[in-house]
Amino acid sequence: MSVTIKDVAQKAEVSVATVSLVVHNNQRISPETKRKVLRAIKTLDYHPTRSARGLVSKRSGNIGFILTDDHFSRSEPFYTKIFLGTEFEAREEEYYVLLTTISSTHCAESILPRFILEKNVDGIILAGKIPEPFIKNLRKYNIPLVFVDYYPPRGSFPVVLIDNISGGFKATSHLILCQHTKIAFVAGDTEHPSMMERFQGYKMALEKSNIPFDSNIVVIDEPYTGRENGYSAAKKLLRQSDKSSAIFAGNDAMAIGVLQYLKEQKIRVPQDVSLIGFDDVESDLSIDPALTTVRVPKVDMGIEVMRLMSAILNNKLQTPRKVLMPVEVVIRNSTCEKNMN
Amino acid sequence: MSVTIKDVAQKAEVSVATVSLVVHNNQRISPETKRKVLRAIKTLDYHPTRSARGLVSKRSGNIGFILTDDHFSRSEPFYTKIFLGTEFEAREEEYYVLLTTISSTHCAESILPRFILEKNVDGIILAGKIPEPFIKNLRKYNIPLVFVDYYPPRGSFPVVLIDNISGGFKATSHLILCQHTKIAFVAGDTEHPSMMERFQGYKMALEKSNIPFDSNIVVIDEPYTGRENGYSAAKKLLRQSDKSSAIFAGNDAMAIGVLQYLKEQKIRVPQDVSLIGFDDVESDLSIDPALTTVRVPKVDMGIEVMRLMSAILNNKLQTPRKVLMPVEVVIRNSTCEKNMN
DNA sequence: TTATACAAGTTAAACGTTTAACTAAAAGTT
DNA sequence: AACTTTTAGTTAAACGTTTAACTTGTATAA
Repeated sequence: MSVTIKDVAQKAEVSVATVSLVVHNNQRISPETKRKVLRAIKTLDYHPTRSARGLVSKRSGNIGFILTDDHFSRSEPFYTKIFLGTEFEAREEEYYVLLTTISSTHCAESILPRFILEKNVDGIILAGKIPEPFIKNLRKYNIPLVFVDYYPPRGSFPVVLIDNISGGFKATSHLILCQHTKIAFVAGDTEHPSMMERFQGYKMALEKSNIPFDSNIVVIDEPYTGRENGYSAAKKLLRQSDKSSAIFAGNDAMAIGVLQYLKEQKIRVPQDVSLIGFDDVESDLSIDPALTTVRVPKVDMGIEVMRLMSAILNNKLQTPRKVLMPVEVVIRNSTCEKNMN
Repeated sequence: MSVTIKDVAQKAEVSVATVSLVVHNNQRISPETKRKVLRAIKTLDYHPTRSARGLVSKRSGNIGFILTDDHFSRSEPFYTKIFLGTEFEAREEEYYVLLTTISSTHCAESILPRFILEKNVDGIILAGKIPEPFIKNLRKYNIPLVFVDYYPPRGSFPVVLIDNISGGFKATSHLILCQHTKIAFVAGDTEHPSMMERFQGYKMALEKSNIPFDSNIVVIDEPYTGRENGYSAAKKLLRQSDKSSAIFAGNDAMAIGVLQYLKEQKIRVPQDVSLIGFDDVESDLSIDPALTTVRVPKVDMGIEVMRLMSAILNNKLQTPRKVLMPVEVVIRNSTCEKNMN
């Protein structure tokens, strides 16, 4: 019932091999024959079947996209946006993306995603923090791996990262430009490279402006980086006798938590305290006041990582490459309006 | 290098057919042989290859998930959440989901998604409003179709829908319980069944409480259902001499637009005007005041539609079934606190 | 002229499964 | 005892491609 390469061969009066060669437009076929075959393909509406193709060519045409379950079920659509970018670019490059999650507590004995075992992906994109044992398990399958928004401590892989240091620097510099000198930093999960890089950028900006670093107005001992943690970090911060006039939160989720606590304490933003976040997760939401933040090009990151992947699959890439995505401060209403150029 | 069914057969000293039968745990194999084969499978860490399997069984193990590009790129993660639900349930049922978009202006001549042509999906889930020509084109391929959050005007398909009428009724009833009698309704895209059903529920609630329907406080001529449209609808509404004390917006996006306009006009919510939305898109966002709305179980819808699909693929479903997802009013701060039971 | 290279295809094996049809032995039936 | 049926497997074809190796004919070189 379904039209196969044989039907095309018959109709075009050539061998199936010829049809296949035409489909892959191999040089060996004369323009004339090519035209004949192409016509047959068109009239019969022939399309090569994925499974058959995959079986012999050992390429599934699929890319795996893996993140941990806690990232997956986060309310902020951070990784979702990256995924959408990847999905979008994959379409351009004629791939499909198979999404799956792994446990954030994945251990050496855990089973791997089915698509790996079934050889149903040509490469794997790993988004966000991935457990080390999982990466170790994966390497046995020697299937190309590309990371996005996380770089594993061991091993050398192509990767797309946020320029967190620069982002932290810019965020802090913006606050400094707003005449602040008592600038608090709030974050969580000190294990996470991103947070620590933002912290580093923060310190660099202070140093550049000769503002002494003050560990009293730094709260980085929150276990995670959610709203609740922002809330409780703000609580800790305000307990200090050493008051700050501006707060740089490691991400928007925490900034929102901070904001909530400030509101409860009748502390006005930005009149009493300025607040800046990071990620621009909620760019299209009505937070009041609209949150100044550092925009991270999430969709573009997804696109970029897929490009890296396809470059690798087509051997266009020799050395593992790192792509640093540029970020910029988006000034809204939770800080003053000054900006660097 | 990769371990195949042959290796297993050799190791277990049986034919490949036997291995295959064991894998599908066919009755014909004695417990003894079965154990032997299973052991070989385990020690070799054998997993059947998707492509090979798909080629002969004509089942790819994939499900297509289609929505229109404008739904895909919406900032509200409505369909994204449905997709995540589907993805989640698919994993349970050992399927993978291939996501793709089609143009909302898809016409008879447009090309179909590649996964259909390449026979790479066993069934297709269609989310949201889908152009009629596309559905028509699809039917030729007689591949199972299931809809979610949209029911095509022609044809009869399994579908998962929001109980919009009940939702509209509940939302309006809530406002009535808050002592409102001048209740405005604001929506857009009168073509869209969901909006019209919510409108219908609105009218039913009014009628039940003997509140006369007043077309002066109904704005449904907005072309689309985004924030901008909510904003401009509110503008139109307030121009009326006939003031309303409560507004029911057809969805949250529009409600947010309405809210923005009200804020600009220094009209306080809920003191001056009560406002209720629909969808609960931004349940975890800090809208100020927090928006009372009708919660739609988006993730559950995704799960449900995938269940329907797998029931169909396994012939567990005879007649096309409609699933109506129940909704409930979530009272927050943009209305009073009264509720029905 | 003969050998050599190249161009344009074809042949046939291979990819890793599933499954209908077959077989041989054991168990039941009459 | 001579059958039929059942059980527990095996054989081999088929699925729809790709691709290495081969063939045939023509152009080029010596």
